[in-house]
Amino acid sequence: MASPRRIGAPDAKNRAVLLDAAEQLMLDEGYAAVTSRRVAAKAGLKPQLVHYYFRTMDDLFLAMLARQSEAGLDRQAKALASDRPLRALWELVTDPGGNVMTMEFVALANHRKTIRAEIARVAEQFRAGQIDAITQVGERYGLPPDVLVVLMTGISQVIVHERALGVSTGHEPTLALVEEHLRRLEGPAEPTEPTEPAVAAVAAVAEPGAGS
Amino acid sequence: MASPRRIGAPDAKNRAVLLDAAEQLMLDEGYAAVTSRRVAAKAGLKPQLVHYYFRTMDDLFLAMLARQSEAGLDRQAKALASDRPLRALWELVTDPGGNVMTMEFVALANHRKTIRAEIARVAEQFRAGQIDAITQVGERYGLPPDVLVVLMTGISQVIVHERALGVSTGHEPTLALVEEHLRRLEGPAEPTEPTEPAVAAVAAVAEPGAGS
DNA sequence: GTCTATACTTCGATAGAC
DNA sequence: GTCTATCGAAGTATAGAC
Repeated sequence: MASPRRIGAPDAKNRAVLLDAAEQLMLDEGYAAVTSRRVAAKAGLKPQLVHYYFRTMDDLFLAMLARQSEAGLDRQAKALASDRPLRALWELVTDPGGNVMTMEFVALANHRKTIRAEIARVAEQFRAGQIDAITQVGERYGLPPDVLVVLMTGISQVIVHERALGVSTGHEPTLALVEEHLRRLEGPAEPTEPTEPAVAAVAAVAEPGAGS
Repeated sequence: MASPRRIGAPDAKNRAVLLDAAEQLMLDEGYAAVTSRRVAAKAGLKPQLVHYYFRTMDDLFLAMLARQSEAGLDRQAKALASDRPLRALWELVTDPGGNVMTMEFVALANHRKTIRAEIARVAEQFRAGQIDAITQVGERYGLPPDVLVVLMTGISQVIVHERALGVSTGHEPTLALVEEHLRRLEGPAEPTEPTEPAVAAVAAVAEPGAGS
């Protein structure tokens, strides 16, 4: 597995530049656009540098995943610390920006065995954090927290996903149903501290998706 | 748009052979494996023949989609004609085989603009058929049929999808919840005519996926 | 109507120069 | 420690032979 070839320092400036470029490409054009040549072009560097800092393309993808998931888990932890964790979770999972990246990684996992295990591990981390935060409130709903989380994930995903595709039948009443339940559980949308993305996220589902 | 180049007859034998090969590749290794060279190799033909029968790769994908969706809509119509359409739908959407193909096409749509519109059109057709069949039973559930269909689609998709990835937290109790609701609505799993895949499909969600 | 010879592009990756 | 010259394989597609 180990290669004799040398590899760039983890904190080198160009390494980060390449990661940024790769991330942007993945967001804009999907994982298939993340090739050594295109990443380098976007970064204003030579293609061979990609292989210097990341020996293989899989290594690059893993590095992207690591950076993204770390940031994502942070954001999630902060959001779920709210006194309305259920609504916070809903806003999180209906955010089109964050989901584009996730979708790409999941699609990528279909074709890269190396990535699959790591994606699964990260996904379980996200889920564990969510269940943890919802645990208290879940009782009030009459559903176990893990079920609640799976339901919200499934419902939001199908809507966000189909929306991106151009399918919309049944979305509106379903969103209304979720909103009704959220309201019953945690009251209307206004949080204690004006965490402004509140309405934006839900509304965004009904709008053409934007980047993160 | 129109090319002066000639194209193979729609009913030529090798055209079907290529379609079969492409389908198998997509199922086994994902859409990224569907390249002119690999399809031809699997079919035992020369790569150039792919471009003879399908001018571009997009054309090949569209032909696959047409064949698949026609068969899928047929299967769905037959299944939903059951006297327990809700359970029939659930079995349909939790079938891992059928979903692998769907997932691949959806992922493909992310990267091929040409395909996207067609996928969306097909997806709406499936949904319309489902809503139509559920309409009668939906009333008894207290939820509009379109909401019911979106919910079932979302829940099943997240489970099938995560299962393929290796994520499983919360799946079992969620499946149990759905089963409980189905039972309440339409009674236990046994259908009038022994449509045997009944249990198999739900069980399959908890097992490593098999082909269609 | 069916298939082949061939061109051109882009890909991932390595060895070796600075 | 950083970057470049270069390779071999694979991808899509076309023009033209049978």
